[in-house]
Parts: sequence; C-alpha cells; structure tokens
Amino acid sequence: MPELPDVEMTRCDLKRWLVGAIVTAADTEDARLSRPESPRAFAHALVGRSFEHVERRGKWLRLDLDDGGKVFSHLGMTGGWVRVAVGAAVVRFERARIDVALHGRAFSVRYVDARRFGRLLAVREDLADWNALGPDPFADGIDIGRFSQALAKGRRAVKEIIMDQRVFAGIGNILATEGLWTARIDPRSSGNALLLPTDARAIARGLRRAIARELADRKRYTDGRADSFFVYGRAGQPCPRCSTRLSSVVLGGRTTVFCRGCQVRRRPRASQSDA
DNA sequence: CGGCATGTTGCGCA
DNA sequence: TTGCGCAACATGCC
Repeated sequence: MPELPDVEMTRCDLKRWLVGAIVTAADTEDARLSRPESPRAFAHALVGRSFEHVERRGKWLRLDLDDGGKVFSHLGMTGGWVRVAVGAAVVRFERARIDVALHGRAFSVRYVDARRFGRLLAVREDLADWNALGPDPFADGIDIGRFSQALAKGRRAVKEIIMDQRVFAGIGNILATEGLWTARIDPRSSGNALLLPTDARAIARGLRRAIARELADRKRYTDGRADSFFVYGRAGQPCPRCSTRLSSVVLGGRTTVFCRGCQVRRRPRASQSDA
C-alpha cells in the first residue's frame, strides 16, 4: 500500500471517516508499531477526544486531536486503514482499533499491517522524522531550482537521490522507477552529472505523471490490484516505448528496472571547468 | 522450498 | 562528518 498515492488515498479516507468524530474506544497491543512509546499511551491519548485534521507529508500521516495531541501513522510496507461496523470481528492483520461516533452514527476504524513495518504513535509533539521530511511533490509541487541543487550535491545515483525523503517526501521504489523511465533517464546516472535544467525538469515531470497515474489507478480499482506500471516489475519484458528487453539492477538495495535502449545514462564530469 | 516484496533503521567500515 | 553496503525487521505470496 505504501507510496505517496496510496498514502494520499488513505488520508482522504481517514479525513472522511474521522474528522469531527469522537473516539469512544481505542486499542492497540502492538509494541512494535508504537515504539518507542508504550502501546497503552495510544488508548489513553485518544478516548474522549475528537479529530480535527488529517495531514500527510510524504508517506507519513498525522491526525490532529482537539486537545493538541497528534497521532502519527506510517504504513510501512503493508499497512492500511479500513472502516467496519462497531463490534465487528477482528479484521485479518488488524493491529489497532479506533471506535468512533460521528453525526450520531457509530463505526470502527482499524489499522491492518501484515508485516508490521508500519508505525502508529500518539504523541504531543511532531516527530523528528516528520520534521526532517523534504517537500512533498504532490502537495507542495516541485521546486526545480532546489531539486537541481540536491542533484548537483549528490554523488549517489539519481534514483537514490529522488528516493531520499529529505529530497522528496513520498517517492518510493515504484514512483522512482516509473518516473525515471518516463523522463528517459538511466537510474544509475550520478546526480552531479544531471546539471542540465532540462534533466531536472524531465524528472520532475516524470514523477508528477507517475503520481497522477497511480492516483487515477487507485480511484478506479478501489480494491483490485491493477498493475498498470510501465516497467516496475517487468524486467525481461519488452520496453513499452522501444521494445528493448528491460534490465534490472540493484541500487541502494532496491530492485531497479530500466531500459538500456531509451533511458540515457549521464556520467559525472571529472571537473566543472567547462562552460 | 526458495525467492521476492510498495519501507526504514542500525551497524560496521571506508 | 559523511556516506555506502548490507543485514535485519515479520510475514505473505508466487
């Protein structure tokens, strides 16, 4: 579930379900999710409170309570939120439950997470992880000048740079892979070789298109999995643009699919003497 | 059974 | 002080 578009869809769900709702009961027993806080803090902070806002930055969600408390949710690799009737049986992979009343109706919102890489924290102050996030390319747009600087500074591969949450909050392996394919840039290119404004703009456009595409997909197939990816997960298959057999490499520990035929590799310059 | 997975973090080492 | 590579986390699914 977990890249920017999925989290944005989740934000919309939670906003619709919870803003204005009063918590009647809350529970989580999973110490992993709430580390380093105690799972008990969760119920204690929520019961009797109401939700005022649901914010998102990158892959993090923040639910603001009417007493100034905040609930942070990160979906990890397999996390998600679902709404069920109050008293409904425990949902498969359920890790937390929030029962609420809204407009005289009662229902329950459950956090599910098979692998439990997610986080769920009830705190009073913004998390350091939240404060460290860079601009969100969907909510904030992409500042080409700032992005170009981040590229110029980085010696890492461009794919690793755009997946750095301090550079772009919310870009994960799928969006980075798809966005670079759309931009026709080889993900192995080093950042400091991409000083051309046209390259930065191409990547920005590729990322925006990848985000828009996945958002549209999620809206269309609320439940089903329609992998309409251009290249992600398609190593060995023909490139949809030029039919070259798609390649796969590992960058920063993540599988990276790209096309050697139409994605240009930029090599770093030995010096910056040229004009 | 083996391999892979949309994410993050911590550790050892250069 | 960075930054890199990699194992680890916990579990499902193909």
